[in-house]
Amino acid sequence: MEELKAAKNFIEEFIEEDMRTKQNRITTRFPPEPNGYLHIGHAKALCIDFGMAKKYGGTCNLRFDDTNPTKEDAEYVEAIKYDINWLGFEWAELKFGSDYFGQCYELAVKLIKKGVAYVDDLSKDDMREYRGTLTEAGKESPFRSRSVDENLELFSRMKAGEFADGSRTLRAKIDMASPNINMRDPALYRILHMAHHQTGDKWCIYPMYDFAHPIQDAIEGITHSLCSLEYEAHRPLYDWVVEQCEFENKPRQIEFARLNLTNTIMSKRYLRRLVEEGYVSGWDDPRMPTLCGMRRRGYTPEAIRDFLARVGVSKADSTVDTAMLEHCVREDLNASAYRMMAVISPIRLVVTNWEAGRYEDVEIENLPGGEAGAHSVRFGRELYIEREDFAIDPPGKFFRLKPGGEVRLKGAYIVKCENYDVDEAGLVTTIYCTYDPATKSGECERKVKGTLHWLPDNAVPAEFRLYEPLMLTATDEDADKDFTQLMNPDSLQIKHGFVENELAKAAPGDRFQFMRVGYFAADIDHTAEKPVFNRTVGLKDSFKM
RNA sequence: UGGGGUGUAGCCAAGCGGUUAAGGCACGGGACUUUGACUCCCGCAACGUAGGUUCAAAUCCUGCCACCCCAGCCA
Repeated sequence: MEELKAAKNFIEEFIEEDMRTKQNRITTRFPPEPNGYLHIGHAKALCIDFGMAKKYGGTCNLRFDDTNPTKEDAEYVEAIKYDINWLGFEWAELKFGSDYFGQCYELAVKLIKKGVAYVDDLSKDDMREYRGTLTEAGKESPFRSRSVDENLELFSRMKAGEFADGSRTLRAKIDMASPNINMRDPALYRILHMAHHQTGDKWCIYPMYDFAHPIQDAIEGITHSLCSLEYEAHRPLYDWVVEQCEFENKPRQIEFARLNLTNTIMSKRYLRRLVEEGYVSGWDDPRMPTLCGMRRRGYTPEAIRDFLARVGVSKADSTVDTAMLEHCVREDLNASAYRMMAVISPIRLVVTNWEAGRYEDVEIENLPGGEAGAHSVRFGRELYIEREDFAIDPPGKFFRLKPGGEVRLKGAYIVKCENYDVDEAGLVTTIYCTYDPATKSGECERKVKGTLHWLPDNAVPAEFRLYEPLMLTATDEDADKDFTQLMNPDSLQIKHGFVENELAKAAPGDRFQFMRVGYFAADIDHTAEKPVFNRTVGLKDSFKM
């Protein structure tokens, strides 16, 4: 299912070329920053990083890119590891960017000695001033021509903690007139008197991503450093660092387009706001596009991987229709989720010619075809059916129950609607039917157009949580103006209905197809007295009123 | 207006000088059905634009247009 892509993507072409002409091996890495939970966008990178390594007989490392202690926390480390494994990937080595702080420092010293790095005393604002603009060249810092010895001494004192945060930086000496702004003497190290979640108080200077990343890659023996498009303009700098540090191993950075999904907020910044401002219950709220949220909602790793394989890899900015994701989920769940009956919005149905107190167990197949066995449901005089499966005055091709109409109750008998009660508000309260004893399921030739799901009167009360997209499509500017404006008020609907008795003991995470209703997952965190089911995705419904 | 990227149907995405321009999602029609599901058939629409090179261009060249990324001591 995942191998249906025959065509090679552009990354595979590069890799194959390199394996032919450079080194006959591949090692990749997945480098999340531990500042949040992994989401479906990360899953794309995961599939590419781990997938490429596997396809070409290499390995992939997991490396936490933790060079900025102001934004990171160890809290996320375990969650990220868990999600990667859940998705089905295993790393060869587990590293932290901070493991390389010592080596980064030594290499910085090396660059200073080579005369291609210097300590700059310019303030942040001055540096911005000196950098120039997109159309005008920058100008050189007055500190750019310091002697090697002076740079060495200052850098050593930076490390020793003699200077205040922001008072100095170590910069690469490249070209202040470069048309590529990233090459205008980028900062390599900044001073930050702050404890790091991995290294504690050992360091008060931290390397920048642009300096640390290529070093980490090169040391780890990474051959292909796959990342998203926004790093394209950083590649010359990446190569510069590898070159200046004189690494034997020269990893190749290849960029690809990140994943966007319709009606889905993928920006970590906004996801964080949703959590911190209480719009959702947490990172694992089933409405979140995080892997933990999707897991709780009932998405399977197989479906996610299949989806990502279908989306493919390219450099074109794109927004994939969530319908494609949902299709993959349905396809996967259709083959594995047991068919059970649930009534989300119940209405009472009385079989008037069935004696009170008489019951009959009827069989329902677990999966179509019957090879997965069956389970039984108790049929009797009083039942529940779905409220929307009955219409007093139905539209044209309504196959469900209507006054005088006939319908089969799944696995049981054909019933005919004889009458119904309505309350003062006009709401139907009870439907009265008669059943045809000659129409027992499996022993009857007669066909009717509609088949309804139903439940006995002793069914188990359950809570159903129906999810709609959390965010409406909007621009970042809109979101900055008024975050609440983007919220979908109907993103969560809670319904109280019933499920088959067997589901009283549904294990958290179990997935089912509630016939004619949709795919649901027993809630992972449910502690309620009655079971809670999250709707993973609805069934396709070709009936339109 | 500097640099780096990207433009193939409603949405993804193959294609690499000669193809009727793959495939998937979505959509429409039909068959089947004890889930209006699934499955199975059938249909569906595209090379940003203007020139040029060539017997032949989505593929090569040039101009133009549109969109994305870069002016953090973030990643």
